[in-house]
Amino acid sequence: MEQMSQVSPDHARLIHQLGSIAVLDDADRLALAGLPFRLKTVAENRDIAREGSRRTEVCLVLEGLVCRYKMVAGGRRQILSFHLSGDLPDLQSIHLDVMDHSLSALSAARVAFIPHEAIRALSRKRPAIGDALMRHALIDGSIFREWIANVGRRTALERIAHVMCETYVRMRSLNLVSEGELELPLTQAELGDATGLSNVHVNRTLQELRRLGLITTLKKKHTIVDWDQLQETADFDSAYLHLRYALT
Amino acid sequence: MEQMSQVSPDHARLIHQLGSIAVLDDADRLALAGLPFRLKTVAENRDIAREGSRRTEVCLVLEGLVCRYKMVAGGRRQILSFHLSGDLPDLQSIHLDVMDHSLSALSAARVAFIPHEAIRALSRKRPAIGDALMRHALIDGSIFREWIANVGRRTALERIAHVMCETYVRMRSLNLVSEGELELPLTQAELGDATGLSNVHVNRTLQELRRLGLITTLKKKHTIVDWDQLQETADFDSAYLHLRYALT
DNA sequence: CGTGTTATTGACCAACATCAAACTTAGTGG
DNA sequence: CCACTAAGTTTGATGTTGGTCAATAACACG
Repeated sequence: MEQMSQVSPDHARLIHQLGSIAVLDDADRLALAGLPFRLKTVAENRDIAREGSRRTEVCLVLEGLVCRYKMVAGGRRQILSFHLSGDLPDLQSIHLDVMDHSLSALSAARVAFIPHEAIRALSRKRPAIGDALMRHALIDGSIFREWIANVGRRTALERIAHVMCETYVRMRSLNLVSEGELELPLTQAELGDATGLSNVHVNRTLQELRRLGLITTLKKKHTIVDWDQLQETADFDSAYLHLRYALT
Repeated sequence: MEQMSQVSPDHARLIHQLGSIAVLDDADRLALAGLPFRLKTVAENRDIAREGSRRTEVCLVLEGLVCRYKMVAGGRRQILSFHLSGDLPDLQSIHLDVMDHSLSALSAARVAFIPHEAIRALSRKRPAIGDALMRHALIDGSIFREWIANVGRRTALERIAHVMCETYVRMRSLNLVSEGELELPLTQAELGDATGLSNVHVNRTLQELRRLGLITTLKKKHTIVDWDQLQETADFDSAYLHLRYALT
């Protein structure tokens, strides 16, 4: 398709993301490529949106790692989800007027803001895009369900292995990493906030994962040494990610 | 409105539920009243839908308490959500073809099955209903987020108090209970499955809630003695429920 | 009344948290 | 380029929450 060559790399990320979970035709892709983007770079550890605020735009992650989180009594933090290139981590704000969580950049990130109205109009004009966005939001929900089970009923070793499996599969499905690579620009404290563990215990659990020969670590870049065994240890089954093409 | 008098009580529950979270006009209500229902009664502890299955209908809860749950390695169970009269606990199945969790009746229940196609057609014909359903699904997601924080970062006392606060507010918003009443037809083991705790610890934590003068219990019927203090203890703020009319 | 489920209790244990210190790494400014 | 600093990681010691196991008590229901 000729016109596709004119699509900006930023728009291509959104198109690629939606393409990984729903069927789009060329006209859909072209329509997505016309969405208005307000670009912004966000420094590491900066909030993109705060709990309690009202949004008029949705955030599209272009580069970097973004998370949603909540604070609970006593200053403890819970990370609710990780978001990669192409994700729309506050898509729900189109229908839910007040943010029930915050959005933050875990690494330096580049994002685009898209007006709610532009998304609404596009969904009306091209139902396949409306469906794809709906599916994106529902998969989001499915991942939350898995996280409830993860923090509620799994051991520390399982929890951390599970987060690694999930993030790896999602990154692979978006072609963001090569095989066996898992770059998680997270401190161990942040990984603890995602898994409901203390930073100290995360440290010890990572050591255990290395000792078991499942991963190796160099800086914040992990390498998956034994993918089968890691999934086994994590009790991981990618079905809940509802990807169009399951990975091996 | 005259025609409303002809609405079946079962349809009225759905209308009431959606009305509690979105704005519907009389035409919307009338359209909802025409949805085809396949009624079914479900015995306590029976599954309504299983993880891995494919659905062609969505389930509408009419009476009783229904939950979603997942099993994790080692036979441990995690309850993901509770569903009350008017809820659509597998609405996502319209867009996600394989169930990523199971659906089960915690008490004897009455449910209706509505064909996906009927929902789709109605959403197309009446966008306000499509929006209301979308909002229902997104609030579902918001509640999951709160549960992640609940099991991830709260103490046993907070967790159980929180589940009580949430369920109480939701029941009140649907007019299912009178003030201060909280009927939870759950065994303590099931409450543990929802909060990530053991049955034994749930027992001790409930005793603690009583000792603190926050609740009293008679059979499975709890009475909230000190609502302010219970919310405080639970770190509860109902904003995440995104109700149209916040309760005091 | 008997039987199976649920609630309660006690004793003990394991996983994970907390605290504090040492060590490593990555920036930063001179 | 190096010294200084702040942030992150690692380790050890110790504490606490909540789990496990097992026995008993209370209920629910036919």
